[in-house]
Amino acid sequence: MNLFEQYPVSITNSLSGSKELFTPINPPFVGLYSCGPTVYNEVHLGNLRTFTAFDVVFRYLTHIGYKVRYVRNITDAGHLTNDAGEGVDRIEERAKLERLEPMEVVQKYTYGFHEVCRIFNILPPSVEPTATGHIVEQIEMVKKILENGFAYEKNGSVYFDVRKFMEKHKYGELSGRNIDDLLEGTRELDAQEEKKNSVDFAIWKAVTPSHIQRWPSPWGDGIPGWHLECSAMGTKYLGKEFDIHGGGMDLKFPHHECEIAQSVGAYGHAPVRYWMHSNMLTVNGEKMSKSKGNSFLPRELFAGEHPLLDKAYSPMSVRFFMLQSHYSSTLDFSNEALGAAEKGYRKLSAALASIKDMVYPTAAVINQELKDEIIRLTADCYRTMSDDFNTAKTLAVLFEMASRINDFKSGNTPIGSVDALTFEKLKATFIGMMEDVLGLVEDKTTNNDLLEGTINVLIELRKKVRADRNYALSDKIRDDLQAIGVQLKDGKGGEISYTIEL
RNA sequence: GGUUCCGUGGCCGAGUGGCUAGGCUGAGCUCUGCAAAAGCUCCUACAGCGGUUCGAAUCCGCUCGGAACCUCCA
Repeated sequence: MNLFEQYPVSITNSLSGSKELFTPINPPFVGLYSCGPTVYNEVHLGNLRTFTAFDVVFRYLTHIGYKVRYVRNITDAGHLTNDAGEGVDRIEERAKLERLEPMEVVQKYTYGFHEVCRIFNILPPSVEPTATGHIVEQIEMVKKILENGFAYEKNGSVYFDVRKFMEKHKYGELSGRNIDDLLEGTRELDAQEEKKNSVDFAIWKAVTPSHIQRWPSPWGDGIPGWHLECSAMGTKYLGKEFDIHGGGMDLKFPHHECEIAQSVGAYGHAPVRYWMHSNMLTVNGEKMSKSKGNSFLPRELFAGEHPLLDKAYSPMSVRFFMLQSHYSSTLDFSNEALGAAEKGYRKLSAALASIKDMVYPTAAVINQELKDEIIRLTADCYRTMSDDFNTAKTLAVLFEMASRINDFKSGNTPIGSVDALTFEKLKATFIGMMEDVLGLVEDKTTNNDLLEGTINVLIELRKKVRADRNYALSDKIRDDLQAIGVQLKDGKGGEISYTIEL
């Protein structure tokens, strides 16, 4: 029996607003799409929260046996600063600012994004398509929409005709928007406006020859509309209908609403079964965003170089911090919260290191109560993750497991008081949940053989003087090491371990 | 103005009708030569006011407060 059959997944579907049992179109295959970054500048921590959320979705679905094809795009063309069409092209704008070619901008920030993902242990998706690599597909889609009568051309641009679309289909279902009100409220279009209605949106946008990023099309040189790329690439790699589409809450309208309309306009049916939206990272209760100027960059975090940060925080502490709340809730970013997360994460990380080294000895007297508890905890991990990817609850379970692991480590409880099967289940589940599902690997504070060797020399020395009951000297060794960030810990059997805290 | 969401103990943050979430902080105890780590115990809250119910943080209404989207943002 597959894990996904044993622990059926439920997902809060933005379309219905309620939690639904997840049934893939073609099990065990799952098509997952999430909106990636527009690579016109550095990603900040708010962006990262969303990527982390869907990274965990990808990891968990894979972990429980689904064959997931995860598509996350790179937007490297067509993203204007507003929909109306008079907006500035983000990438062109940045290129002018940095005196680079647009593709240099794209390259620079794409690499930067990948580097940040690596640092935060966000897995690469199965396919990472770019808008510039799929101009042909996007043009084909525009053609289809035009053929079906849901778009019109004006001065070399093509706009999606929302009002026409609404004669046959619904628009605004995802975001719960009443478009009649929108149409009413914004009737006044200025004379320059090419759109028939303000709710119409560009699916192909004409640009002037001075625009470096531009492609030929049946309607003249231009760029694809921003909303279109996700529809075109999602369709190409996942099909005309696929299972899950995710993204940040702020993309729900208009971006995702437009995606739905385009796909329906082109193929006659809705593209996605389950829509998932991750909530915003906030600072003092307000959304973290570039335009508000309250965003934090990953490198500022690691260096502790930000006016609002007391110190540096490790990538895994931050990942843990994000996973401690549910993806659908806002999460407030602060020094206090981050500091608490760092300590909590260290505790789990230490338990992870401990259990990795543990081997089952011979069975002793079996403690049935403990055995039952451990079995329950291992199942709880899956139950909570299958319950709409509740990482916060799962971490709570992992903390309970960590306490049992520490009992084993300290010798409070002999490992043999549970049977070998139970112990192996605890070990596999804890490691699997931490590393594979949540992506919380051990913080690599030490990967230096020389340092490790040197500390071990001092540890051996301290063991000797302790055996000689020369506590003055043994304390000095410990205190001096602690002063530079190396904490020695005396075990019960006389063994000494250490942790490095910078 | 329209649409939607939220308000949980010192702090962060789960929780969708009945069972102590969890983490951090603080206090105490155990272990330890002393520490550290670890284990255990304690501090038991749901913005306010009404209502439904045998029973509500959880459902409904109102009030107050905060936020997001409606213009680019994950």
